Amino acid sequence: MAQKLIHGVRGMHDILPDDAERWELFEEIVRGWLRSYGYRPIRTPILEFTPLFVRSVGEHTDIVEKEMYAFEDRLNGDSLVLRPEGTAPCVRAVLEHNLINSSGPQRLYYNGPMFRHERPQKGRQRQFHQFGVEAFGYTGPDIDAEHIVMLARLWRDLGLEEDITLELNTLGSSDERAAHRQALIAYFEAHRDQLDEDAQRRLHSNPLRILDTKNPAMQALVEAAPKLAEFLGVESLAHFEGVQTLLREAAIPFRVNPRLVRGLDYYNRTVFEWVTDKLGAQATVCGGGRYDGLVEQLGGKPTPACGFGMGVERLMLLWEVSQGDAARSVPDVYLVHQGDAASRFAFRLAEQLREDGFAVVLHCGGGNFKNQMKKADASGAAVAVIVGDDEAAAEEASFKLLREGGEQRRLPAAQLGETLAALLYNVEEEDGSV
RNA sequence: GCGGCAUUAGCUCAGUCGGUAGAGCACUGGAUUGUGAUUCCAGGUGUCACCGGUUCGAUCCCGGUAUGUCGCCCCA
Repeated sequence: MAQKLIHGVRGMHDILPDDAERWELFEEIVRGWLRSYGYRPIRTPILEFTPLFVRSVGEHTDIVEKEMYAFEDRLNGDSLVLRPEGTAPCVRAVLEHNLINSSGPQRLYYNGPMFRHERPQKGRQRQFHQFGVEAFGYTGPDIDAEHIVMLARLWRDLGLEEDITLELNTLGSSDERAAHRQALIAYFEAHRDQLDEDAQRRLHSNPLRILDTKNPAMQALVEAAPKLAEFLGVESLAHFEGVQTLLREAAIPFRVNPRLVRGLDYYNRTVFEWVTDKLGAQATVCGGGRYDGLVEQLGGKPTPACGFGMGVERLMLLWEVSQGDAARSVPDVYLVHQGDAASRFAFRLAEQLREDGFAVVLHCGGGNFKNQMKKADASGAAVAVIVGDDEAAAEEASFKLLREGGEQRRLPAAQLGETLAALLYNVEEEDGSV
């Protein structure tokens, strides 16, 4: 009696072999790129205590208010959450293990799943994956610019530079933000009658977001609101100018977008997003900026910090298009065999060929030669090695090239590796390996 | 979380103005009992997403659920 199928959780997708191979290739490219800038990996758990994100991301952000997978551990009552982002866990780990004090400034990266309970769409899932970079202990605009410049290089390496554009803004220091925020609240309160429902709700929780409204009736009001630029001090202006100068000298095009705010509270000074018009409503493929106050806020010594996260699913959607069909990984050899003695011989022969450096799929599960040859062809292997009981008795093997013409040949098993290496790779090394 | 659209074979999709299902590819067997890809022949290709309602009868009409998708919100 067939059991009813249990399906996967909404918004949490399986990545099947065709895609997973593409992901692994992508991850290799990204890791090589990160190494070339001196970033080192860090891995943190997927579960954290809930207050970590409430204190860092911000109590009144969408993430904390309505998107966190938070639950009580029924065994001990702990309040836990599936991490919605990677920066806070990274900061926690760095503090907990005292990395900055013991080893100085840190350039770190991570890669893994994040969880947000949103309504799924293309390019937006409840479990999604991010590569993230965090740099701790660097004060100047050079590290901000390094992040942006290295990302521009990655887009070039991936062939995505035509699809992605850079938006840049500064949020000033926390004091300047606070002053601006007070002015904004005062301004909007004076015009409370013109605010829509959404703006009323955000008036005291997140007034910056009101500036993002798409409500046409509020455009004039928003246009005349106090500008953050009016509250920026000399140092903040100089920092922002420093970032822009480095970008111009690196020939990175960007657009300053004064409405670029970011949805997490910990950002200050430089913020940026790389956006695309190829993914519908999910425009942002990478976002980040400076968060100088976060380390102290989470209990460390004041430490400047800067970082970004990029969405692997969204980048893969863009990359697939520019990639075309990626070559699937295929074995060199598919080993066909029939008969008891031949099967045992083939089992040993497969190991011998792997010892020589070949990727070998040994046929399992019986079937006649015709059947096995079909599977050999479908596997994509370059060559089928064929063993029957008569070959086994003579310690020999037959082989047939599957991707080009040519007769089947039979030879002593000891010579097989060397012969195949010469045929498949046009190389012949002393020991016959490849 | 709100609104629109969609769900038919393993895959990509037709279709029935309510009368119990189609194409291509893939798959299986045979022509070939030790030989793939090519050719020929024969074929499963399915509770037409799930649950309920209307009806003599529902893949089709209606309601709900699940999932996807588009927009809003937000973000990666």
